[in-house]
Amino acid sequence: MLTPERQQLILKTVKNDHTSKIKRLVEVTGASESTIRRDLDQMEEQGLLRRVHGGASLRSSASEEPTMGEKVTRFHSEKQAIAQFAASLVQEGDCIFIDAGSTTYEMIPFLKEKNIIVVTNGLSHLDALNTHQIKTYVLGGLVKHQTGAVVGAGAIQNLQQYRFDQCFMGANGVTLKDGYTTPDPEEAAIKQMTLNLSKNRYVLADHSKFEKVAFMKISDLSEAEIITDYNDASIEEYRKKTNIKVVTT
Amino acid sequence: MLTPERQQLILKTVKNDHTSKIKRLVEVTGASESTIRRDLDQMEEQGLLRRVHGGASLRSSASEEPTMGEKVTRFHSEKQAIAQFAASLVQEGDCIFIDAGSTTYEMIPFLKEKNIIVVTNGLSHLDALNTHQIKTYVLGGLVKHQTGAVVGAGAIQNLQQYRFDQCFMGANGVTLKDGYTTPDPEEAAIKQMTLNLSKNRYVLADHSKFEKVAFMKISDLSEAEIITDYNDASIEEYRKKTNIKVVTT
DNA sequence: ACATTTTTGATTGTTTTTGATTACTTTTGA
DNA sequence: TCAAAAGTAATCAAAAACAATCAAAAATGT
Repeated sequence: MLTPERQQLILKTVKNDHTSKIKRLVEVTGASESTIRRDLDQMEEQGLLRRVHGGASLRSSASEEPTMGEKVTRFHSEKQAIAQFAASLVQEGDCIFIDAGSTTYEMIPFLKEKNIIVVTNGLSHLDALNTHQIKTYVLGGLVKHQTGAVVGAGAIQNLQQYRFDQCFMGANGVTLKDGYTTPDPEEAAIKQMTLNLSKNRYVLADHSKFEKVAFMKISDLSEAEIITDYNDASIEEYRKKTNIKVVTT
Repeated sequence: MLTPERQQLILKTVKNDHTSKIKRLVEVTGASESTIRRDLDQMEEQGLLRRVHGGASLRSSASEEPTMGEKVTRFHSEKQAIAQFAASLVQEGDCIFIDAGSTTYEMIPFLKEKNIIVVTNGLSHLDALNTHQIKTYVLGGLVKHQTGAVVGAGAIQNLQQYRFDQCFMGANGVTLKDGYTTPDPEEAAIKQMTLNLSKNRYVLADHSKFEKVAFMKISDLSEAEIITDYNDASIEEYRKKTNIKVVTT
């Protein structure tokens, strides 16, 4: 059984059980305890579930998860540098899409006083867009409370009313082989549709996203240009597939 | 049984019993007394319940809304009473619309743990809907930063995809002659459309809204029922036009 | 086809959780 | 007020779960 397939199954089981023991997940998947543990650790990292002693549970119930606050502080200055460059690409009068996510969030202060229209599915962006007086449209649809993103079939339908000069996307994984990936199928669908609707397409990805793969493929590398602080030698391989801007902090 | 599952069960039992003895919790969970004690200590630490000699009880009303992000609104307790009654009208499984506004905002805590779907155009409602774990759809469209409402042609179009069992609206003015009124034409349009799409229609209006007229007419009185704390003698005139529930604080 | 990397499952010793037991504190009511 | 009863806190050993490690197996690239 392939890793993503197994992890899907784990997620499904945990969602169904509300909380599952490792033993049970071993039974269901046929993998060893070690493998399940590794999967659960990965999946917790991605925020898909909550690890508890003896198994895993959904991230929803009792305790608080600072999903956003946590990510904002990780590699904050790198993200800011990436965001600043991204914002510099926005022209007066542009209509742009800003994806939900912590890196794209950082763009907002740099967009101040530009005469632009922003469309976003990131609810946590709205406050910042407000304080910086930016004309904003919010995507309609199901609110995914964990990440503060708008998703779902309605959102995709709503999205199709727009056309963008530029779009700025996040991604949890970037590899040569699998292109851009993200953990959530619903969010992946939004990102795909957005790419289709945009003239210029940028993925903002800090170094921690490279050589990582998440569940859902968004698109091939060639579908968007990359803005990153990843400065490994291997970046040259990526350059063969698409334009890359490496910013320094 | 895993820790979070057990603690969930404890919480449920305590909520049900209002106060539960340790003995009972031991029976219910099948864990030992020591374990229950440790759980209760933890859960008290988290503010989920109150430890008492011999068991545990619910934290009195304090636990309902300890969040700090709350704006101080005028006539807060009146609005809360109105909102509480309004929330009591919501049935399990309903799909409801909650209008942007301070009175409708107060409904959210009272909807906790109902299995419902909420659609809203009030961006400031989203945080509260999140903390109370309510399945939420947000309307798409132009963000009116002043009021935190979603408006515009796109929003109206988006709105038409939905049908509601109930809708709960705000209004800035309520009079016999001009019906329900509000200052903003864009918001008025949203309200009108929402009324068209809902089976049961309620306007939440505290006493300060009566005998006032705002710029845009939303609809005649008869188009919705009123929930208010306005207890003037003249209320009888209003009753001739529509159903009115007067709550007392 | 071969070398290299990645993934996997078993094994190790360590940590966490648990329930029993102990002695101690609060409540109750005669 | 005092003593019995009920409840609690502290401790400890067993059990369960864990992280770390390593070698075999699988996948990958040359």
